[in-house]
Amino acid sequence: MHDSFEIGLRERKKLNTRNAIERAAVQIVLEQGYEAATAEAIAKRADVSLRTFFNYFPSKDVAIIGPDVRLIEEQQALCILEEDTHLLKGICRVIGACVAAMRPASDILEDRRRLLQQEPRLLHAHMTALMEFETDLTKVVAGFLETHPQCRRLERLTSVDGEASMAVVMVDSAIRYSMERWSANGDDAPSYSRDIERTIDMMAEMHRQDS
Amino acid sequence: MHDSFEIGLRERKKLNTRNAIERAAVQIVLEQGYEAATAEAIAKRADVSLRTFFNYFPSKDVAIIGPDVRLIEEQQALCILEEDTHLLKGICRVIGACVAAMRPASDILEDRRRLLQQEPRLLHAHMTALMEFETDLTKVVAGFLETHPQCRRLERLTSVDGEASMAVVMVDSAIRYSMERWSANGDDAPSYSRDIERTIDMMAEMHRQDS
DNA sequence: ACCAAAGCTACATATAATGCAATAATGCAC
DNA sequence: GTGCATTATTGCATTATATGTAGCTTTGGT
Repeated sequence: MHDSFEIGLRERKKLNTRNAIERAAVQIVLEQGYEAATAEAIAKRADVSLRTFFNYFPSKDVAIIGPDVRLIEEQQALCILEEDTHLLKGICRVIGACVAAMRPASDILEDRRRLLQQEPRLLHAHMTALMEFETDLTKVVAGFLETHPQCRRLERLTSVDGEASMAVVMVDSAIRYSMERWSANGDDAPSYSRDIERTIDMMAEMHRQDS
Repeated sequence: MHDSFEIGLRERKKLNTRNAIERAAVQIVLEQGYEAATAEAIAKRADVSLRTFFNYFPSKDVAIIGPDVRLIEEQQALCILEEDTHLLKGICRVIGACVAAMRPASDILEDRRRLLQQEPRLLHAHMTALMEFETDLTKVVAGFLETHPQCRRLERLTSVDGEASMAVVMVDSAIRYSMERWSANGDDAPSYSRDIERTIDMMAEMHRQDS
């Protein structure tokens, strides 16, 4: 029996292939623009068949920009939510933890950030790719609210699911706004979750001031 | 010279064709599901060539679900914003006015609502189709804030553009949430803008309660 | 070394989307 | 209403995305 840390040759190769494809996709867009990045070109550069390309990614855009972010252990997410009395910011921190837990191919991460500035039309694909993640996140938040009724904010207005869904949508809009600002301003993204929390504060401020 | 109400035969035919295509698209999805709704099938049912189909719509999904909502006269939008001290709700009302100003093909509107319940994957295409509209709306809001500094909420936190963009994103998230609830609950959508305003209130409540 | 499971590839196919050139319908001046 | 300019529609060709299938290769375990 092996350590759970050790993964077999097969898994390692798969990971390599995946990274190679993502790297190829990102590089081609950066070097030659979005138009040049056909599925065939990406597959060729990554040295796989076109069919293998689509075995790894459900669509071309996902390979180019889809963030490979998965929800962390539910237990861990619940801990983060518990230690924060601010539900929305707790969700921000969970997302921050998920981003931090992404597999290490950080060079791709950095390239993707530049990509979003260079080709804003990819913003949309990026958000789309986050939708499955959002669904899972909403479930966890709903579970959290179920067992922590004192953390609910709208008991009398909607169901647990509704409240969880609303909280996630709100954080999501903060993310969208932040990302749009990043690409608009050409800012270096300092801290994903920090920035989003700031946006949340601004949104709260806007609600508060709005009579 | 003609009344501006009268439009020539050519324009009328174009409108008919457009409606026929949308109707065909929606009907096929409702009757046979999304899979069956190929571009070819839609074109055939609408009695146009495949090429004409793509002359009218930039993509299949837009024909199926794309709301044909355009920004109303800027002047009118500004009036609505002025008569409401609540910026976010003002924006909701502008959107309501835009929806109300859509061309009359109301049977398609109603079918589209059922479509979103039956095929939630179209929600995404629907939101996408709203993006251009959002861009225009943001510009109008930015112009409004420029000339009405007393209506700003975040003067010291961000630029006019940033504030306008944030306000629109916030309303947009309320729309998204409302639509998701509609399809989740199978509710009849009572009033587009009323419902969204209620969601805005709930979001404000969540911010407020969130310590 | 062998076998079973999983991955990769080539090939065929369906659909989406666009460019182009020929044709048809419309609007308009007369 | 005749003729001409404009615009819409169409058929055809072409490129790209995406998926199913069947055969071959690699890997993991014994």
